[in-house]
Amino acid sequence: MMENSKTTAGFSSPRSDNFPAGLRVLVVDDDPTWLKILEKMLKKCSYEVTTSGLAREALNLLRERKDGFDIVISDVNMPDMDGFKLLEHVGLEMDLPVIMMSVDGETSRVMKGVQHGACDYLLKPIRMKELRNIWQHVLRKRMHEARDIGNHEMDQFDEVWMLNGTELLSGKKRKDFDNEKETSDSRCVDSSSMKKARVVWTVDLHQKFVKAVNQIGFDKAGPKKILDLMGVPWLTRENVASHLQKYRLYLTRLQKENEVKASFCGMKHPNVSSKENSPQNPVDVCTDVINDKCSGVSGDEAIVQNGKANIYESKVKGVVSMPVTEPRSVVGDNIGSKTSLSDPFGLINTDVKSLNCFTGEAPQPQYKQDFKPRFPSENGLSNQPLPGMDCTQPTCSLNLVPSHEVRDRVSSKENKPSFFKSISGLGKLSALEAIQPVSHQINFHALEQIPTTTWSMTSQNVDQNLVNALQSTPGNLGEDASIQGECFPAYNGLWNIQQFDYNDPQPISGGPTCLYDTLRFDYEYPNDSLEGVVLDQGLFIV
DNA sequence: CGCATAATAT
DNA sequence: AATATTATGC
Repeated sequence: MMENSKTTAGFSSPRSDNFPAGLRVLVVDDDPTWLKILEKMLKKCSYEVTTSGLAREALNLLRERKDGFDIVISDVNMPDMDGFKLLEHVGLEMDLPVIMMSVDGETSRVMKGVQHGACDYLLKPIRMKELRNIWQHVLRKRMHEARDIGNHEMDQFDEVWMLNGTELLSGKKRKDFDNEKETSDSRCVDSSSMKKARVVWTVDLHQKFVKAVNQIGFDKAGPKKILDLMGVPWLTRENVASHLQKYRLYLTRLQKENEVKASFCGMKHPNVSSKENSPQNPVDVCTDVINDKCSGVSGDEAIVQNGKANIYESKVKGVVSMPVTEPRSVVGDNIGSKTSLSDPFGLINTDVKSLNCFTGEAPQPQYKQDFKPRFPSENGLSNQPLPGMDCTQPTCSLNLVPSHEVRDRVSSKENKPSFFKSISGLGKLSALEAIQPVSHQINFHALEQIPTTTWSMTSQNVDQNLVNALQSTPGNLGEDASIQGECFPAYNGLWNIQQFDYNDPQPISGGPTCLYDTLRFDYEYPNDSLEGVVLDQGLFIV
């Protein structure tokens, strides 16, 4: 296994850039035709190919060049030595990943192969598709070895692991590889066993992407340049292109929404951006808008204009980002289960991390629910839909006004070291079915470290839970104070609530950095206009 | 490169 | 079954 890590370096070393390229494959098949074909195909994948028509010969090769191959592909039916035998030897002696192939997919046979440790079973005719991904077996295998040794180098593989989410990641399947014996399922039967390796755009990955884009400049950024800048070896230009497409779309939508929203925020020129003539960078626009987020702030100009200027001039810190895929399922259901003082902002916790990318996001259009969130009340849910929430629109946004008492209470509070409190809640609302279980998470961000609460529930008690959470929050403003902020359905039917203390507009400054670099925004509320803002904005509907 | 749309995933 | 995310072909 020591050797193996070296091997890894072997094929990826010069420029780890083109990782799978140079993968050293040994192909064993007694049929010379197939041998040729496979060789050709594999080479097309820019693998380094060695062929052998005899199992014994292959085995010798393997023994001689102990560290000379990364993976073996072998036919099952061979005159001199059964493919399974070969498989066995390899497994015993060098522990390389072996892919079996044959013309028939007879289950028992496939099973046998797999039971004997084959990492895959391909049916002839074999197509490029299937070969292109074989490198994953190599990585996978090494990953496990690395992990077993506690090897931290393994980190470098993490991202690769994210490939092909389902197939590679699902716990069950993964287990199959841990004990390569026990497997038997259909995954391997299907000739194209390793389905397409779909790239999963994790938060990290996306951040790299965004960084690259920004570095290049939004309008100058094309897939190739981005790819280069990102420096992620296994990513292809197409991957980036696709993501870029989505990204642009996203920004565009966002931009549109914000224009609309802006017009509701007392923005003066609802139509400003429609008469665009100057080329506009959606990032800028959105960032502006978002940062101002209907805070009603002076920044009218800042909001809707074409000025890239203002974005850079304003102290705006927000960066628009796009929702990316959650690595895994969401949130557990024990209150406080995700709480961590050492990680109050959920930077570490995967779940939270993935949620974070939503937090910053604006609503998504696909939304078409007739779902009506309920307004929380003392005794639970009221029957009133959340005021201001118009869910018939693709996007909706809601601003709730705190009760007068609360407002007064708050504003009279002298203990100014008033904190900035931002609460963002995310819940998955299967909108058509308000009864479905949803997960809901609330993150509390404050100057003081306030933990994160997570639970899962049905949409029926979402609001009650929210209320509870708020009430039990250190520094909460009281029962009915929970409601200042915005609530809108966000990407993926998630919804999102943001609350802040209007006492202190000045959010986290340098402090324990609240959220996630690229995903977060800082809201700025001019102190004096606050009251007005709160009042004016209350209950606006988008 | 970028769009439209096919293929997959959840 | 419907929707979201990626891959692909032009």
